Amino acid sequence: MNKRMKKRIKINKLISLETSVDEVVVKGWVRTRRDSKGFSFIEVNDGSCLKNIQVIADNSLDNYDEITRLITGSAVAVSGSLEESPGGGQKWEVHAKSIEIISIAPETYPLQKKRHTDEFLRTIAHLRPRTNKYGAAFRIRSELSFAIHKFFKDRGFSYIHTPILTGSDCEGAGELFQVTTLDMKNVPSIDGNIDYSHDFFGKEAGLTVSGQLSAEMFALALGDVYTFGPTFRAENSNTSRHVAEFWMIEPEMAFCDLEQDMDLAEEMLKYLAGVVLENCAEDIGLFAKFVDKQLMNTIETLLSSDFKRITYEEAVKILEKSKKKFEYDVAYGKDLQSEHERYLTETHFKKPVIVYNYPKAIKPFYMRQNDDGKTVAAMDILVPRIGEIIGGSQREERLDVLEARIKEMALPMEEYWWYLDSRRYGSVPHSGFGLGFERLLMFLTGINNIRDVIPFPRTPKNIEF
RNA sequence: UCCCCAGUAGCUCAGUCGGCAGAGCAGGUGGCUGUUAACCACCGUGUCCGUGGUUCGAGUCCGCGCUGGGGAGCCA
Repeated sequence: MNKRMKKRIKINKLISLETSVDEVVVKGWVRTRRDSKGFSFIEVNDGSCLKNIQVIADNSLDNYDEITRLITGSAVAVSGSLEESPGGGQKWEVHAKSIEIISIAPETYPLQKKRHTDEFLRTIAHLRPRTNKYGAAFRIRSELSFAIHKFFKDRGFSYIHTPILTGSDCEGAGELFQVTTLDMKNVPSIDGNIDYSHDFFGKEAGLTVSGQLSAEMFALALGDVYTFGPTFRAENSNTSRHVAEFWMIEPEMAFCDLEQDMDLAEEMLKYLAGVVLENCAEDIGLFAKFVDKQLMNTIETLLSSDFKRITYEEAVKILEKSKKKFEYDVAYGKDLQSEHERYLTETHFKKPVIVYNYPKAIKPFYMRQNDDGKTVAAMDILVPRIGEIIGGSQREERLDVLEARIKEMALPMEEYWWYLDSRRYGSVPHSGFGLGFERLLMFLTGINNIRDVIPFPRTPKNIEF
């Protein structure tokens, strides 16, 4: 019969206690150890918070020899009393009555107590959550995920699980990863083309690039819905803002126009920023201190200012009048470049900017055409440092206009039969947007590479871990 | 995919004009100390990314490739 494992108290609870405690059990990993005359200071972290607990190991402990061999990365279970610390730097410390060494990390443990570069840590992505910075980032990621669900729940939205496997390329938001069970060494063919009738689904299949079209069907049934799940893009993008697998939040609202869409997006960003400041103060503090000195300022600005809303046409005029030399020229009808977007939000307005009513030629088929005949009810939210963080639109609810648009863009009409059905039966004005979860995390932490806010990033030529 | 930059010890980096491969940190040993990026002394560490070339001689110069980073495009 196994002995019952001792129940531990997590360090975040422990350090917030008001009074000393005779008996506590702390389990975690050694961050560093400092020897003193007759005893040793051990810094233990268990991932529940940024702070370590300082453990005092007296040389009267029967395994003290072994304790002095504990190096960074080793795992321990400490039983002892919680006492006020006479030293500066921490309120509490644990005076160990016994220390069980669960495992000793050899000196090959790659993490040191000094600072490592993000590039190096990316090569040991399986160990990097054990560092202060990444531990903080992933605690914030978790908190933010929860807050997103709460935001929508509080507002009466239903959470929809849209499919990850998709049957056709009609989503049009990017290159699809193909999914197949065909034997790649012996692909069946017909008239020189691959015969997908032998494939698992009997036709070409891929991983979703967006849950939007599915979410629209549910918005037209349940009213206000959202999705929050993984999204896949097989683009050969090599930037600090793109990964092949990322998480996206896509609300979709019935009886909602573009203005209300923008209202919700703005409210949501402010809510999430508030949650992070409130619930992750200590972890955010690390980023404000070591990663981005402007972080608090940026978040405060987001919280306190009304987002500047301008039309695409106004944006182009501002950029033309700016006299700034851009690498790419600004012209009506051309999409805004990263440098243009950043100029608007970072230099001109110095706060989040919503650009809306884009020329229809540069936007997808499903966006609602405006009465001017040349623009669509689209909106992008631009924030400092990141650029585009949200893209959304009012959807085209008029069947004839939508069909004409599909024809105009030479898309396969028959693939959209079910999508068009929603406009055939009880169609109503509706709107939605997509928020890139990782980009939100970058914005709220100051982390400047998207590969560092997702546990195991997938990018071209990189699927390790 | 395009443009630019980089690759030297476990990590971070220096390496002059082409002439014997270096430091700090981490690790080990000893000392000191209610310490806290602890401190002091000593010790070990190399496919200089790979490959081909120029040269008496290449970490250093040239070509090609690989990997990483920054920027651009695609977008979230």
